[in-house]
Amino acid sequence: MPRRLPRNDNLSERIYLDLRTRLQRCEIDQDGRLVDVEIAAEYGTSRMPAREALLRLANEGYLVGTTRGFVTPRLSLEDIRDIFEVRKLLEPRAAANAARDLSRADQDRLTAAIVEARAAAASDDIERLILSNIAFRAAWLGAVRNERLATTIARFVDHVQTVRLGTLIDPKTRAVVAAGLEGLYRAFLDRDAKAAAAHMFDFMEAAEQAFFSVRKAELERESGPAHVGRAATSAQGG
Amino acid sequence: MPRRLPRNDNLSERIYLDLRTRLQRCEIDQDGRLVDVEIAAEYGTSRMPAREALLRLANEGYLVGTTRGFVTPRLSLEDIRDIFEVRKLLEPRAAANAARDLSRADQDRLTAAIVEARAAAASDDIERLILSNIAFRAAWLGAVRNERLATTIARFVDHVQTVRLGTLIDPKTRAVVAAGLEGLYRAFLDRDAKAAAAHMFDFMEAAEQAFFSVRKAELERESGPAHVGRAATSAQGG
DNA sequence: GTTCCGCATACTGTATACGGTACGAGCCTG
DNA sequence: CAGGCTCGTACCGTATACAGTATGCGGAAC
Repeated sequence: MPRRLPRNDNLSERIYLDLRTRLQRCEIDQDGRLVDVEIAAEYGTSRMPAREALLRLANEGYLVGTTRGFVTPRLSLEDIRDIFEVRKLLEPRAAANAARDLSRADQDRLTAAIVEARAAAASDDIERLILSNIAFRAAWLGAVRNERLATTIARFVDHVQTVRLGTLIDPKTRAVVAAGLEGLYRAFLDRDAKAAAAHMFDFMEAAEQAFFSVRKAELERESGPAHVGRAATSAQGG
Repeated sequence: MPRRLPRNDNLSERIYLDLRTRLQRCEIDQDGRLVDVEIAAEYGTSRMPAREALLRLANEGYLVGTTRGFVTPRLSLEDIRDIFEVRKLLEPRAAANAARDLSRADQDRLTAAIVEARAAAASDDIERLILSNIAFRAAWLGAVRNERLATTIARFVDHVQTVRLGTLIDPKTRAVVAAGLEGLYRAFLDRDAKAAAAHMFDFMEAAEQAFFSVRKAELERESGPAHVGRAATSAQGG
């Protein structure tokens, strides 16, 4: 019986997937507007598929709709805090499950990703580091048998992806990420669920701090020349 | 600054909200098909708003699209296990936060809901019990300041809502629910975050058992007279 | 009686057209 | 020269039309 996937090959879906990938890789201009008619022209379709893709992305939090086109959301510090609160609840468990259920193919993908990440780190290639990071996450998330858990995580990760570029500019952060990845990788190889969860939680904490600092600096730079609201929370310890 | 909510009063949104409410309350025929042209006629619009609402509901897991209209998803036992795995991770923390941040207005809503639930339990009015249950959950979820956490939870709860009707038929389950609600209510009133989390986790465990049993019985009844074969396929990935 | 083909049907997906609304630019007025 | 009004433009939301495809049924062939 040929598995029926009726909504897998339509234009909306293809545009959605492509735009989402580009958003994940920060290939969409942060300040630019996304307008359905332009997207439609870009993909050679009518407005409707483009519109549906944009609405779906907005519904999933990848974009926000304004009266004048769609834009990438600007995360407030509270947004980051909220997202990481959820991530810290979900990802350690997911990592534990992945460590438990890791298949041979999953492990190979994980290895490929970490090899790539090491090479990227060695050559200070930030873009490559980002891509290998995405690949690593995709690999272990692919081993999570609970699909709802996996997709929920993936979405929340994507939502902070916009600031990821900024975090990896800092060499210190890169070192932390590299160490975190190695620790996770070892736990996965050992099929050590507990260690995977622990490493993941620590990784989350570190990532939250890094994201928070970067975003805070961005916000201050934005409102920099003008009045600077001196925030009471000085979380830039490390 | 007046927050821009440009997509709040359009037809798609209204149809979406109304259909979602009806789905939450199990007012949609479980076996019936939802077709855009029919929905459109029902709301007096063209196909497009209805279509957008249906696609959005499908994207969020409330419906699954087939080649012949949309239907409510049939949850497999694995689906229930997966959903509750996530819920058990999220809801205890959310309940703790709610207990910590509960405002006076939230508390009043909570009280109103539990009064209603008690009355419903006393009169064995299952439908009313369901509605008051929804109200209770809406009340404490409304006190969760982390909106992403709250909406994520709400969605997962809704996804198992379809089996909720079945669980409350059993008087024993009703007693468990009533006890759970009272325990939570007290924890909330006391602003006791730890107790709220603990009660919520226990409640989740009990609910999972109840849902699992009911769904299992349903599945066995379904495949009883007919040929055994078909494994229940569940929501599409998205 | 069973199987297979072809047609009618129903639903989805896409295109196009039209009306409404918000934002910005230019004009007019103070 | 500053501030408000008006008009143009850009974009959104909705309606309608058309095309593609899956499903189910009836009839023909074996």
